[in-house]
Amino acid sequence: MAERIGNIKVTRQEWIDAAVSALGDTPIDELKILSLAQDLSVSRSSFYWYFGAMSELHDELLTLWARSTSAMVERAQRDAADITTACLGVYECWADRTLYNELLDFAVRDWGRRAPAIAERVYLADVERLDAISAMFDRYGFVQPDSMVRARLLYHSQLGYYAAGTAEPIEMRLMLLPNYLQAITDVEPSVEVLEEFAAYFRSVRFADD
Amino acid sequence: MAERIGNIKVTRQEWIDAAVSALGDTPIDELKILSLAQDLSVSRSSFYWYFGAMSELHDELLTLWARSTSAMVERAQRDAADITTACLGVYECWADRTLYNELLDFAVRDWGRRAPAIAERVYLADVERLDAISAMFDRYGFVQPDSMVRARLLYHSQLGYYAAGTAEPIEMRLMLLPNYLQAITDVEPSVEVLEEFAAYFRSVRFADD
DNA sequence: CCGCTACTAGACACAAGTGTATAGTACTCA
DNA sequence: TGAGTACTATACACTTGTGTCTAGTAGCGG
Repeated sequence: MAERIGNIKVTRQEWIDAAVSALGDTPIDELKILSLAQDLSVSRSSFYWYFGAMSELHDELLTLWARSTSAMVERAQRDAADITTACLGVYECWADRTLYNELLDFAVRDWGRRAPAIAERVYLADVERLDAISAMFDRYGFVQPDSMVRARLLYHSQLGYYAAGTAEPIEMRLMLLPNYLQAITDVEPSVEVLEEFAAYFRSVRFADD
Repeated sequence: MAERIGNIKVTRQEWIDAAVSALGDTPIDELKILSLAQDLSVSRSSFYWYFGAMSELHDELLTLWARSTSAMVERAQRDAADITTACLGVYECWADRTLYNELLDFAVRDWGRRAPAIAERVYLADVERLDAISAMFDRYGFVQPDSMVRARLLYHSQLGYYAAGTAEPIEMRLMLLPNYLQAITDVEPSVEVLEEFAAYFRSVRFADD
C-alpha cells in the first residue's frame, strides 16, 4: 500500500483525500472528476480504474462521515464522575479533528438539504447522537424532557457554532467553557475537571499543525 | 407591476422567487439560468433582459438574506418586562418564516464555506446578531462573559436545530420551550408570558399554510 | 392602425464535464 | 528477460451550460 509498485501515480485513498479537501471549494454533489484529477496531476482514467462513477466516491465520503457518530455515542456512554465530566467527554469530539471533521459534516448536511436519501441518514445520525446525550443526562439525575433539552443545547449549540463558521483560538474557547457547562448542566464545574480537559484540548489541537 | 403590459411572461421578481425556491435543489452558486428558465417555462433570453449575469441574481439573494439580521437585532433591542419576554422576542424570528427563511440562510452559509467574500458577510451578520442578543442579556443583569455565552446558547442552539434539519410540530416545540428558557436564562418562565408567546406562535404558523 | 416599448424565442459558437475505448507504460516475479 | 499485473494517457462522442445576436411579438398611446 505504501509502496507504489508498477506504474502507479495515485491510490484510491488519495482520490478520497482529494475529495475531502475539495469540499472547501465545492459541494459534495458538485465534485468534478476532472477537477480532482487536476488537483492530483493525473488523468481522469485513473479515477475510472478505482471507481465505477462519482457515486462510489460519494459512498466513501458518507462512510467516513458516519464514523463521527459512533465516536460521539461512545463518549456519551462513558462512565464519568459527574455530569460536567460526562459533558466534557462529548466535547472531546469537537476538540479533535480526527473525531469530528466539520467541513465533511456540513458538506453532508448541505447535500442532505438537496437529496432526501442523504437527509434521512443525517436525521438518523442526529437522533442517535441526541438520544445518547439525552440518556447521559438521565444517568446523572436529570429527567425528561429536561434531559433532552439540555442534550440539544449541548449538541445544537455546537452545531450552530460551526454553522456560524466561528473559529476562535483555543484559549478563548477554554475561557468560555465554564459558563457553557454551568448553563447546560446547572452545576458549577470544578477547577480540577476543567484543568484536565484544558490539558487534553491543548494537546490534541497542537498535535495537528 | 401587477399588470403584464406587452409581451411579458415573467417579471424580474419571479426570477428571484424561482431562485429562492430552487435553493431546495441546488446550492446558490450552482444555480443554472437554464433550469430556472425551465421552471418558469420561459427561454433564457428573458433572464438576460432582467439581469446582466447570474452574479446579479446572487446579489439580490444576498440582499434578501440580509433582511433577517435587522429583524433579529430589532427584536433583541426591544424593551421587555423581563429576560424571558426578551428572549421570546428573539424567538419570534424563528416562529415567522417571513422574518427568517432557513432555506435561504443555510444556502448563504453553505455558499460562504466556499466563497471568502460571502463568509465575511455571514461572519459580520452573526457578530451583529450575537452582539445584540448579548447586550440584551446585559440589560437584564447578566454580566460578561456570561451574557455572551447565554446569547450564543440561544442563537447557536437555534442555528444547530436548523442545521440538523429538525422540523417538529408546533406543539412539540412549545412544550419544550419552558425548559429551553429555564436553562438559557436561569429563570423560571411565567405561565402568562408562555401563553402569550404560544398564541403568537400558533397564529403566525397557521397563517402560512 | 401604426409605431414604439418591453420583452421573448431560437440559433450559434464555445467551454466544461461525462463515460468509453484503445493503446500504452512501469514495475514485479518466474 | 519476458509475461503479466496494475495502472495511465489520449482521443472520441455526447450532454449541459454559458453568453450573444437577430428576429420576432403583444399591448399601449397618438
